[in-house]
Amino acid sequence: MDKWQIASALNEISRYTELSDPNPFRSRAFEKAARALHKIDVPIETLIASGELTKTPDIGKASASIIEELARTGTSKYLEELRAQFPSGIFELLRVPKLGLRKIGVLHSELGVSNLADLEAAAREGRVAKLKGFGAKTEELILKGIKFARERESRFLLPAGIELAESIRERLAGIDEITDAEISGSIRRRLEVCSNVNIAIATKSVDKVVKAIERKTIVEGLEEVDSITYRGRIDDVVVFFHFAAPDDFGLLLLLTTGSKEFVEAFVAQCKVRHAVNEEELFAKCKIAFVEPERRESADDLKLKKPRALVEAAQLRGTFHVHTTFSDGRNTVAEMLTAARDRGFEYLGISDHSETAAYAGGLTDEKLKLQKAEIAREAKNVAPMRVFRGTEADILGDGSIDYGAKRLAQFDFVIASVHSRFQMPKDEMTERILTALDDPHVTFLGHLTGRLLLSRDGYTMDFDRVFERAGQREVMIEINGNPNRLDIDWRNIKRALDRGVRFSINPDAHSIREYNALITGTWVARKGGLSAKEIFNTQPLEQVTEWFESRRAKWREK
DNA sequence: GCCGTTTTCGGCCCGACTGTTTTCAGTCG
Repeated sequence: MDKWQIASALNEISRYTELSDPNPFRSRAFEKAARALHKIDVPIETLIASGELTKTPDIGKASASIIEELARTGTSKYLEELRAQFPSGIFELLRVPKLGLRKIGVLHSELGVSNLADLEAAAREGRVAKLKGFGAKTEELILKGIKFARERESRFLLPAGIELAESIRERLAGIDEITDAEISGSIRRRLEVCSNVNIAIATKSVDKVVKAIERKTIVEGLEEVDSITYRGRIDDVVVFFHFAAPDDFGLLLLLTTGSKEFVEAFVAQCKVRHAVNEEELFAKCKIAFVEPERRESADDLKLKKPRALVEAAQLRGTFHVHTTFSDGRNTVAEMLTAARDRGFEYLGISDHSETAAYAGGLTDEKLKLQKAEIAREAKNVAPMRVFRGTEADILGDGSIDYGAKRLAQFDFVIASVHSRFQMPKDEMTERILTALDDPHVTFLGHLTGRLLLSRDGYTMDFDRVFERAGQREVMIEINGNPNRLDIDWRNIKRALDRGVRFSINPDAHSIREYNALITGTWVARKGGLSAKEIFNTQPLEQVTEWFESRRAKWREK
């Protein structure tokens, strides 16, 4: 096992411990040990061999022996015992809002609850309200939460959908009778949350292909919907296969890609049916090609010359990157090297600010260390330029964490809300407007704080916020984290019309999460943005100039 | 479970919110 796998095993132990141990610090200790592993930069075997594992901060005797066992045998007796003690689906209960591990532990030990169905039965029979620490309101909240979790059960985030659809397409590749197969539906439109998988297949023999899909058991329970559509399942996800003759594949792809509104407008406008691909179909219809991402409404159909949408390859750098100094999993050096290897001209590091203590927000002392480390490591990745910023909390009153004097040390500031999410709309609007008025602020981070499929964002008057961001020349981040995708693409045009510029940021907490730049770019494309409206498509020179002109502005004040 | 120039016990990062155990515990970020 490598250090990442060991760390994830320790995290699992931490979760089980939180379920079963009344002492909250024991579970946190395992979590800290896992995080400590992330930070070590010598090979784990070396550390074990030298017996210096326990010299690593936050790794004591107990964790060290578990780590050694995992590294040696790939398993841990203690973890296996814990796994045997609880039903496999216990952590699924976390999908119910307001249910944490502690409460789940009580529900399991007192009522034998091990899944959503058990919990629902117990709540309906009033058994939950009788438990110590629970009451009638909590029981009601749980029933509501179960409904919330169920509604989202068969829905999934875009990256998971793409992965599943690609794997199906790969397995179809071996079927001779298929001349072409493409992912269509909402996944092709890059919608942030999907509820099914659609594959368009060109073939002269539907029967033979269907038999082959059955034989290869690509999906479960394959059944006919109509003569050109079949449906099956992979786990909870419904998979549709759509068939057409190769000569009609263009139309099939268009029809099954959707959206409904776009398709209806298209077929009303164009009667052509035969086309081997979409390009040919659009050409025959004399309609300018509309990128799949832009097919949510009929508007783009009318454009004579659609805008060139931004592409991920046009990004020359990015901002909003965390390191192990706050809650990131990779060190400054690792984050910088990975960015350089992506061919970036510049990178902006932004760890959390002091108030975000839960995320390891940086105190003055840690800021000093971070500054020195960034300066040291930046030399190794030259000529890539490293900017040092912060993701500073927007406090309850709209002021920015650290305050003017300390904010002055940064090249840029991403201002984000991380607390008091349920503020009334008017108050939240004023809070964010106040934040935008602070001249140190360069970017507004994750606009609504939403977590797709698990938490709605906080509310605000978007138009007033966009108006102010435009006036103050504060850029709105397109947070590309697939769980966030925030700002919502549906609001991009409103912001753009008020003079807002955008930056596609990954909110990366690890090297891997630089991939969020791809999902972020899809959001920008769905919002209809081209490269010129995206700050980080600009060359280093212009980016540097912009930061300096901003600094000059607040120095005047 | 981890830690320690208060070193083998007692504290651990914290603030807001909510419901409930009416003085605090669980959850969230």
